[in-house]
Amino acid sequence: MYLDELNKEQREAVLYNQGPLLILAGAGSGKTRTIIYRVAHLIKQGVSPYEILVMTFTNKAANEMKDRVKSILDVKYPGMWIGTFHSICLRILQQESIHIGYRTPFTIYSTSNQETVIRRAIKDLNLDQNKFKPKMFTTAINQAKNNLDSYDKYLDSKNPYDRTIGEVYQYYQKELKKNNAMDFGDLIMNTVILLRENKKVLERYQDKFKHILIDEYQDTNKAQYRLVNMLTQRNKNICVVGDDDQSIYGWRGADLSNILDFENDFRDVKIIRLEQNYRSTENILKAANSVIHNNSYRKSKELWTDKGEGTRVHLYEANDEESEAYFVLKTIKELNITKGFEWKDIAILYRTHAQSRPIEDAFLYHNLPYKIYGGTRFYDRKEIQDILSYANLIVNPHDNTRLQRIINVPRRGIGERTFERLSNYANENGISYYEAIEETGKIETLSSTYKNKIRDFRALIEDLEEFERNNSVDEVINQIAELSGYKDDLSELKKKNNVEAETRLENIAELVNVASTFAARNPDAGLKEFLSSIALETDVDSYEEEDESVTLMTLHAAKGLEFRVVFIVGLEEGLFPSLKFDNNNEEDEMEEERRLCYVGMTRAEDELYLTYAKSRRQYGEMKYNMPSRFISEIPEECLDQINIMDKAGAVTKEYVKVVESNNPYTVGDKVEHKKLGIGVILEINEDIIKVDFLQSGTRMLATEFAPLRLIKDTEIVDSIRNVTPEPLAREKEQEDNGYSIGDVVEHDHFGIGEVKSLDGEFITIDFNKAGSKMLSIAFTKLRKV
DNA sequence: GGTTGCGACGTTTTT
DNA sequence: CGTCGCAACC
Repeated sequence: MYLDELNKEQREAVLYNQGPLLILAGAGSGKTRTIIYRVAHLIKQGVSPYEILVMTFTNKAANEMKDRVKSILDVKYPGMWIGTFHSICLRILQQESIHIGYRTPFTIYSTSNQETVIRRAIKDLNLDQNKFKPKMFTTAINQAKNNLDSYDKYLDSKNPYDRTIGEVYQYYQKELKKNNAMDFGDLIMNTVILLRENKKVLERYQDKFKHILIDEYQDTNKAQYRLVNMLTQRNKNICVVGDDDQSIYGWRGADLSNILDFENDFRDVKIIRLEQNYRSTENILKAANSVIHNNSYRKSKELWTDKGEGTRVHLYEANDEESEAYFVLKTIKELNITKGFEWKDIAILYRTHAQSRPIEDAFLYHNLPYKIYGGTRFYDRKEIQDILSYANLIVNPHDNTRLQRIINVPRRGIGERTFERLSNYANENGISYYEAIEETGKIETLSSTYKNKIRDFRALIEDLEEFERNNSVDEVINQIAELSGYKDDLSELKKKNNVEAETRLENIAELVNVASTFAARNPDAGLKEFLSSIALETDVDSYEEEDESVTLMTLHAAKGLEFRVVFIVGLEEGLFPSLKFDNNNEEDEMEEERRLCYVGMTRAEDELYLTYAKSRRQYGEMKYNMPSRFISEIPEECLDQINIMDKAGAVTKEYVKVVESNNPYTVGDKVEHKKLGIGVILEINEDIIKVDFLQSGTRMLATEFAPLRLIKDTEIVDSIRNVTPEPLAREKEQEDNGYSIGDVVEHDHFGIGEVKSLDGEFITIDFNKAGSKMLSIAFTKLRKV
C-alpha cells in the first residue's frame, strides 16, 4: 500500500482532501513524493483525472510528476492537466482563442525575439540609444506583466521615465499583436484577462478543475496568484506546496507574500509542515538552519534528520580564485580516491557564471570531466533561433520579426536598403512584410535585380511550406537547413578550420534530433505543435543525472537538485551576498541572498565545502573581499576549518607548482595500483609520477586517472598477493603513438607547441605560450598541425 | 557586403 | 579581464 511509504505528516497531507491546504515542505522533505501520492490518492478515491490540475514551474518537474503518477496508477495516459504555468495557460488560450482576438496558432516570442522588437521600438520612437538599453525595457515590461499592469498605467505616470516605458510597452504590445505573437508574460496575463472578462469561460474551468495543486508556491508572482485564485473560487480544493525559505526569484516578480499570506486568503486553511529531511546529515542541516535563522520574513520551521551527524562542513580560505579552483580540484580527486565518490556525485555551485572560468581552466588542464549548466541556452543560440525563425515563418508567414531576422540569413543579397524599401511598402499599405513580398512586382522603388532576389526568397518559403505538408518535423527542420543554404554556408566556414562553424552544425544536428524525438513521441503532431512545445522548453530540462562528470552550475540552477558532495565557492562579501542593493529594500534582498545560500547548502547529502578567496579578480580589477557574513552565521562546532596555508599563493600563474604542493603523494610513498599492485614512488613531475612496481617494474602514471591509493607500511604484508599485471590498453600505443619529435601540435588549452621528447605514452611539448609540459597522450586532446 | 577595432559594460533567469 | 554591439573602414 503506497500510504505506508509516507511518514505521518506526508500521509496527513495526502489524506486531507477537502478545502485549502498549505504544505510547508522543507528542503529534502519528500515534497514531490507527497504531491504525487496525493494525486494518485484522489484518483483512487474516485476523483476523475480530468478534474485535477497540477501546475509546476519547470517542465522537468511536470514531466517527473506525470511519469510517476502514471507508474503508480499503472496507466499510460494520466488524463489530468499537469504542466507548467505557461503550458497550461497556452493550452487554455489555444482552446479559447476566439475570445482573445488572436488567430490560432499564435506564435511565442522568446527573450531574443522580445529584444528585437524593443530595438525597433527604440529606433522608431526616436529614443536616445545611449540612454535607453533594450534590456531596461524588456525587464520593465516583463515585470509589468508579472504584476498585471497594462501600459496605460505607465503612460499615466507622473514619472517621465515610467512614461517612456509606457510608450515602448505600448508600441511593443501592438507590434506583438500585429505579428500574432505572445511573449511568456502574455501567456499568463492574457489568461487572467480572458477569465476575468468571460464569466462563462471562467465558470467552465472553475467547474472542471475540482482539485488544484500548485508546486513551488513560494515562486508564484502576482499574475499567477490571480490565476490560481480565480480558478479555485468555486471548489476551494486548493493545495499549495512550497518553502518560503527557498524563494530565490523575488527579482523576477515572485511574491513571497503569496505563500506567507495563504492562510489569510482562504478560510479554514489547513497547514501541514514537512520538517523531516531525508537528504543531509545533521552537521549540514544544522549549519543551514543556523544561516536561515537570521532571516525575519519567514514562517517558523526547523528541519531535522535521523541520518546521523556526518562530517563537519568544511571551510577553506584560498588566496585567490585560482588557488580556490585548485583546492576544489584536489579535494575532488582525493574524495574520489579515498571515499569513492564519483564525478556525478559532485557539484560546484557559484553565485555568478563568471566564476566558472577558473574552475573550468583547472578541470580542463587536469582532464577532470565536468559539465556546465546554464550560460547561453541551447534555444537562444543564433543558429537555432535562425532555423526556428524559418520554421515559425512556415507556420505563420506574417511574423514580421522573424521574417526580418532571416530574410538575409544566410546572405542572399537582400541588404538593408532593399529591406527598407520592402518594409516601407508594407507599412504604407498596412500589410505584413510577407504580403508585401507577394506583391513584389508593385514595389516601384525596387530594381528588377532586387525584385528577383525577393522572389527567390518567396519561392524558398513556398517550397518549404510544400515540403512541410508531406514530411515529418525532423525532416522539415533538416530541409530548412539545407534549402536555405544555412548548412552550405557553415560547411564552407568549417573547411576553413572554423571551430565555431563546426559547433553550429552540431547544434543544428541536435535540433533535428530533438525534432525527431518529438515526432516519435507525438505521431499526430505537426510543425505547429513542435514549435509551441519547444518555445516553453529550457536547458534545465535536459539535465542528465547519469552523466559521468562533475556538475558546475549557479546556485539558482541547483534548486530542486541534490548531490552527495557540494562545493559552494566564492563566499565573499560583495560576491555572495552580492553587493547591489536598492536603498529601499536592502533588507529584502539580503534575505533573498541568504535564502540562496540556504538552498545551496541544503543540496548536499554527505559533504559540504565552503570556500572563499582573500583576493579575486573582478572585472579585471583585484578585489580584496571579506569572507561572507553567511560563514559567520554557521556555529563553529559544525565547521571544520581547513588550515592548510596556501603555499602556492605566490605562484598562481604556475599551475604546476600549485598542483605539486597539493599533490597527495611524495617521493618514497608506497602506493597500490588496481592492476599493477604495490609500488614505490620514485619521481614526481607535475601530476605525473614514476612508480617502481614490485612485480612489473617502473612505470609512469597520471595521478588523476591511475587507480591508485596510498598505503601505509603496515598494510603491505597483507596486500602482496598474486597480482598478475595485465598490460594496460595504453601500453600498445607505446610502440607507435603517432607522434615524433619535432611535430607541431595543438592542444585545446595550451595552444600550439612542438614535440620535444617521447617517453612511452608521455610526451613533452614546448608550447609557444604555456612553456614546456609533459602530458599523457591517452588523456590529452592533441591535434597535429 | 563583409571585416575590424574601439568603447561601454558587467547578478541570479524555472517559461 | 572578456564580451558584445556598433561605427568606420576596406
